[in-house]
Amino acid sequence: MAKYERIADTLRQCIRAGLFKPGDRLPTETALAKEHRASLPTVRDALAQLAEEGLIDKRHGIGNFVRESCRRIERTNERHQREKDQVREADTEHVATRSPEHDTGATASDGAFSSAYEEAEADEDLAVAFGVPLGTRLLKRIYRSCPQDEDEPFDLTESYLLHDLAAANPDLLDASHEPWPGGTQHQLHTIGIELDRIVERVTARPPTAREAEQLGLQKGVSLLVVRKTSIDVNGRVVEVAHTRLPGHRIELAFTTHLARRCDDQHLTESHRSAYARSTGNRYSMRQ
Amino acid sequence: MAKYERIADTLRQCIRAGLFKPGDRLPTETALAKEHRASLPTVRDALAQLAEEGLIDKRHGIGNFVRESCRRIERTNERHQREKDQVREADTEHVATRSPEHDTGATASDGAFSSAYEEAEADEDLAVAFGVPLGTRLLKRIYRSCPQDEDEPFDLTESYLLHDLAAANPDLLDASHEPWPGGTQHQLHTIGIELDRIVERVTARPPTAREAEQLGLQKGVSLLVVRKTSIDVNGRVVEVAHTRLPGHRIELAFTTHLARRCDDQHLTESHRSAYARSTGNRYSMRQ
DNA sequence: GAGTGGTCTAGACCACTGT
DNA sequence: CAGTGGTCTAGACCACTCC
Repeated sequence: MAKYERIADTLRQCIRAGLFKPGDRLPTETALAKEHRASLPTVRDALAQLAEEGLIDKRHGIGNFVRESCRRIERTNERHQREKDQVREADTEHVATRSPEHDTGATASDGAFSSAYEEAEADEDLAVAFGVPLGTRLLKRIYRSCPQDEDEPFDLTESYLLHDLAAANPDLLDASHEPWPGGTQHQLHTIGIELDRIVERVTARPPTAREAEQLGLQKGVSLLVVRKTSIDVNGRVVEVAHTRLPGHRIELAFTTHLARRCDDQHLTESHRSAYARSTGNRYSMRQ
Repeated sequence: MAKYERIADTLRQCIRAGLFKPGDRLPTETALAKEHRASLPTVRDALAQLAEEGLIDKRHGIGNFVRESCRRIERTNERHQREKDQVREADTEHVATRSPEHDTGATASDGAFSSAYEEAEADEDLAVAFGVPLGTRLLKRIYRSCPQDEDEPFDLTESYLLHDLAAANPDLLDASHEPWPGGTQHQLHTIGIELDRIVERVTARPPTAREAEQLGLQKGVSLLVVRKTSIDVNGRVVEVAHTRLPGHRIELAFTTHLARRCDDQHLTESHRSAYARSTGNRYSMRQ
C-alpha cells in the first residue's frame, strides 16, 4: 500500500473515531508531512483522496476542515405525481396558493430558486430528444435550488421547452413570474398540456472545473447527472431538463410499482405482453 | 488556468479531433513533459484528469491509451415488470427455458454472471431495511455481471434475503443452481413471494481502491451506487441489494407513469389524496 | 534488460485569507 | 503582513510489462 494511502487511512480513522470532529481544522499540510515523515506532495495526495470522498473540505488559504456530515437529501420520483395533483388542486380551489409544505420531511422541497430565461436553438442532442428539426427555437431556463435553510446551491438545472409551444402563454417567457405553484407541470398546464410520464436517465461523472465552482464542490467528487424527459398524453416530448447534483448529498429514490400477477387465465400471453408494453410499470386497480 | 489543466485541455482536443484515435497509445509521459515544457508530475496531473473523465486508460508499465468509446449500457426500471412477467411465462409454459433474448437491444441483458453464496448477520443498516432485529440471519449473494461479449465485469452486487425465508426452498441456498430463469423474482416466486414494488435509491461517489480493482476502473472515476429494496404484496421487504456500477458506462433509466387527470368531479380532494398515497405512481386503466 | 507508468522527495514560488 | 493551501520543478527509485 502506498504511503499516501496509509496517511489517508490514518486520517480517515481519526475522523471516524471523532478525534477530529466535524468543523475542526486538520493540522496544516506541512505539520502532517512532518508528523508522517512524508513530503508535502505525498500528504496532499492523501488529503485529495479524503476530499474526493467528501470527508474534508479544502479551503485555499485557510486550511482543511472536517466536513459537517451533511444530511442526505432524498428526491423521489413520486414527487412527480404529487406535483401533478397540486396542479389540479390549484386549479379547482385556491388558485395561486403555493403549498410547498404539503410534501413534508423526506422530500427535498426546493427551497428558494433563482432562474434565468433565454432563447436557444436545438442542438443535435435536443433535436433528437424533442423529435424536432435541428435549430428549432427553444426556451432555455436555468434553475439553481437550495435545500431549505442552506446557503450553497445543490442543484443546477437547464430546462428546455419548445419556444413556440411556451409562447402560448406569454407569462412563461418571463422569468419575473417565478416561482410557480406546482412547478413546471403547472406552467405546462396553463398551455393545456397534461403529462403522461416522465423518463429520467441517470449517470455519474466527475464535475468539470466550471461545475465544481458553480456547485461549490471539491475537485474529483462525483456528480449525479439526471436527464429528464417529460412526455404528454399525446406522446409528445414537451420538456427536456438536465440536472446536475452532488452525488454525496443526494439520494435519488425511484419506486417502480409492479402489476399484480393476475390469475385470470383468459388473457393470452400475447395480449398480456402487449398490455404490459403499453402501460409499463403500474399498479393494478383491482387490488 | 493551471498548466496541467491547459495540457489536459490540449490532449482532450486532440482526442476529440481524432488526432489520437480510440485504442491509440499517447506519447509517453516524459515525451509529453518535454513537448509541453513541463515536469513529469505536472503532465501526470493532466493525465489523471483525463483518466477520471474516462477519456484515457492508464496501464502501468505499458502506456496511456485513448479509451474505446464504450457503448453506454441502459438499464431501465421497466425490466422489473418484464422480469415479473417472465416468471409467469416460465411458470405456465416452458418451465426452465431461460429466454434472455426477450429483451433485445436497449436493455442490459446481464450476460454471464458468477456468484457466491454465504450466510451473514444483519448489521444495523440491513436490520432497519428489512425491519428485523439486529443479527438476524441473512443469505448473502454476490453477483458480478458482464454485458454480452465483454470481458470486464461492469457491475458488482451484494444481494440479501432473509435466510429463514429463503430456506423454504433449499435450492436457493445453493450457488450451483445459478442462473435462474427470470432472475431473483423467479427465485422468490418458488417460495411463494410476489413483488408489489421495487424502490431503488441512487447515489454516486468515487470508488474505493478495492472497488476500483474489482471493477477494473481508473482511480477517481465516478461510481453509481444503487440500493434496491424489493417489497412483496404483503408490504414485507424481501430483498435488499446493493449494486455498484461504473458511472461513465451506465445509464439508469426510470420511467414514472402519471395518473391521468380524471375529470370526474365527484371525487373530493381528500379522497383523491388518500387514493394517491395508497397507489403512488400508476397509470389510469380508464384511459 | 529496456521501457513504461507509480511513488516519493526537497524545495521553490504563487494565490488566497485573515489581521 | 503572516500563514495557509495550490502549483510546479528536477530528479530519484520502484513496480509492472514485454521482449
